[in-house]
Amino acid sequence: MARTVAPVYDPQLIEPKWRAAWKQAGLFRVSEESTKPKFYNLVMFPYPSGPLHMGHFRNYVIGDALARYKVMRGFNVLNPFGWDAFGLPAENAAIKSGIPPRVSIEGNIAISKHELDIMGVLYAWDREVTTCNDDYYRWTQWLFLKFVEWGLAYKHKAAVNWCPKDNTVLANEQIVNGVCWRCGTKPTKKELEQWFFKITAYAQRLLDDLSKLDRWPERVKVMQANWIGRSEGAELDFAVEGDRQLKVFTTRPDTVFGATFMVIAPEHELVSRIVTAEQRAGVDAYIERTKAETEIERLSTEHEKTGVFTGAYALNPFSNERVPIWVADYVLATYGTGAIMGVPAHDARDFEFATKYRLPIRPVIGTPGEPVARTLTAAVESHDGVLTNSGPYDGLAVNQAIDQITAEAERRGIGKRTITFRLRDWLISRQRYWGVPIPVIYCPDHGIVPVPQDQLPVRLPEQVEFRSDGQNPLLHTPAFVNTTCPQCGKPARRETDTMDTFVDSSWYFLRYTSPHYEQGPFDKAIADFWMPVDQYIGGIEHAILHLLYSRFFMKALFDAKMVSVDEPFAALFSQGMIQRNGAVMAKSKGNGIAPDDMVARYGADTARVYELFIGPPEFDAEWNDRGVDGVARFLNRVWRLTVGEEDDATATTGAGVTREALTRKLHETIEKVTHDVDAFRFNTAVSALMELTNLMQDYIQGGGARDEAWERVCGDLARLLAPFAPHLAEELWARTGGASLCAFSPWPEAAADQLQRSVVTVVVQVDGRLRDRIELPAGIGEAEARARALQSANVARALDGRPVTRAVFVVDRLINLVTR
RNA sequence: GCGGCUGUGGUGAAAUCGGUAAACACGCCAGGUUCAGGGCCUGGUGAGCGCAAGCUCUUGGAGGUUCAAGUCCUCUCAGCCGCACCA
Repeated sequence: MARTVAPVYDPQLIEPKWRAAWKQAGLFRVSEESTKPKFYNLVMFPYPSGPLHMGHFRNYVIGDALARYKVMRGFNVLNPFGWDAFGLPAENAAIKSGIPPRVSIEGNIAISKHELDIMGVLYAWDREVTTCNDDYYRWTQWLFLKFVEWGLAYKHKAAVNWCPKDNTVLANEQIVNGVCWRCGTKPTKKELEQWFFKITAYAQRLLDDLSKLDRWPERVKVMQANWIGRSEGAELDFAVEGDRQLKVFTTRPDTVFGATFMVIAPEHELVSRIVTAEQRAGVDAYIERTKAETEIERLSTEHEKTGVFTGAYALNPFSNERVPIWVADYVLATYGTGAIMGVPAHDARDFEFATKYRLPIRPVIGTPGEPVARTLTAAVESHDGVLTNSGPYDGLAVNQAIDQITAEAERRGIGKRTITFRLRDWLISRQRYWGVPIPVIYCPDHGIVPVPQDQLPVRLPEQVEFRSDGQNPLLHTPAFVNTTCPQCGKPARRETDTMDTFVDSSWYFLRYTSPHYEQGPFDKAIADFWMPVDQYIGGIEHAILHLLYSRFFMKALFDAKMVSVDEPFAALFSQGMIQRNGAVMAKSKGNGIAPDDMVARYGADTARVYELFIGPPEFDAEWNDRGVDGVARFLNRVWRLTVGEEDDATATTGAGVTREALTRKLHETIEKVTHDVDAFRFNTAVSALMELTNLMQDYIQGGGARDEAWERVCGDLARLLAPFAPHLAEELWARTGGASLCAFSPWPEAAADQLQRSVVTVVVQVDGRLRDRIELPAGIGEAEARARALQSANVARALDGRPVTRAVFVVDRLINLVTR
């Protein structure tokens, strides 16, 4: 037999040639003209901060395997890639090293592309999107101006989170565990005028539509729901001396008769107006102290409640009781109305506060027939029970009382039913250089003036001086700052803040559909063709930030009729992280494994298959160098059995695998692998292929012939391997005479008639305990199975002469003889 | 505290509909190899008892439902992750 390939498996020899073949054939070149069903496959695009390691590659290998599989299943697969290239790391590197951000970004992109390439991970590179290029960010600016037009972007002075290290403000979502998500510094509060996106306008829809996302992980949906944080309740007005009103929000209006004090946030505008002369000094000191505390103490785990009396009193509109008003920082200015009624008997926080400051604790919910406890040891927050000490409402159940008291408040005009969300508007201004310039101009006469669309993009100057004080270089670039008002032509000043990079990534998946379109951010018809993304794959760390922002963008664009679906991602898969030596693989931890090293030592296919075999893809997994060896052995075995030199040492071991058994195993494997890939269970798909290969080896060693049946098995094995070990699959496919490229071949199908067995192993139980296994013709009836089971010596011994009272029979599986 | 997830051999893990627990792989043990090797091949490998046939136990723990439970129900323990003074 003429050999055109190396006798031993040498990935270095075969892999480059197949990569070239796929590129030439245009594996993921797609068009909107195809009659095949579309499949938009998307992996989260990376920030090009440096070389990739095998931890990153889990995401790309899963995405690549799925894309290749879908091509073979006959889909028109859009499989694009790009770079989330604006952001702080490149800017910080520039400050340190003087290398301009664009230079370092482009260098990192080149490295990453090389790494993806040698791993056999392919994309529709003709649709590559880079967020820091002006043909992309001009449309980010265009969308910003649309948001202004739609009333979804506004400038507002507010106390915002400021990261002193990164010298910029942060969105609420970017405070993780109380610190800056990027650098770990505790943020401070600053009063600044900033740009916001009005994501709160979509709070209810963002929450409601989570129920439409039936192919998203439950945990991500729960995290988003918690973040949106919807609470139903009531606003109640308490009268304050001097004709003022104190509005509170409560989810428990039924406990209004138990309100023994009021608490307002230190930042509440009413504080300075109601505080009495004798209390003013103490209140001012407290407010000063809490401001300092936000930086230092508020984040400590043991955060004891503190507060101070204002000297003022409020009137409970239901009980007409006069209750003291306190200031305390456990009430947040940014949630609800920034004030609460203190009901210590039925709220744990109020209980703690009341206990500390010796305020009265009065239970107003009790159990019928039981006396109300005189002293409570903890707040009773349950909704079980009926009202007591509550005047005309005594005896009502909690939920009834909530309805009736709220209705009464509405009737009297002193309150209303209301819904409050935890979600805050998205602060998008950043006082940093390497980002999309916010396209507005400040004119002394006309105020905030949007840059006209035909003047976009507002280009980010790339010849700037980086400053050691961390200040935005744009502030010191007169050519950028100084401009003229688009309305009156007089000298004006440009906005020097740039946008949060999460704005860039909130619409990139739309740009991929028509990346070179010049009349808008994307061509609606083409976006309608591809959207929504059919499968999105990425890390769990984006559960809230990126995924919530993108959903918001999509809904805003939907309302503007720019897109036809209002959810961007139909299915989401969050893969687990790869750990090594007990820590998540990361450049900073020094435990990363470079793809170049893996490819040089084992070849790309081994690296890919190991990433898939390492464990269930949704869980974290520990990298095991020995495990890689095991996968390498597997691929070597495939090679030796199918492509390599025929093993002349066909030592017959009497394994005795028949041609029928081999064929049946093939069809079982086709069924299993297909099912597993559809269910994202790549680890068991790989193990099924190992089983098939092990059986093929037994077949050959048992003297099995390399006939047409064998060839059929080899050809199908090549196609089953193609999504995982694509290079080896192509070699095997070529060797078995396959037409075209394996990557374009149709996925094999299991034939039902080939799956049938003529003889099956049936388990025999006596009283539910396994006693024997017997070989029976498939499809045999209960009576005959029972007769055969009774012939077993083991069964007879287990029965020990007792009569069988009944039998449970599962065809082709088991028969259970019951004596009780 | 609230919410979500996970507990199965020495290790990573399988078990798709309540029907053979531990597939596949790592590791380990033994043997073989025209074996330099961390290569390749064969066999063994949950625990206990037993010469063996076989028996008993075993999916974090305790109960329960069932002919039959890793899988269903109740309670409980441990770990991981997210949110965390959100009224």
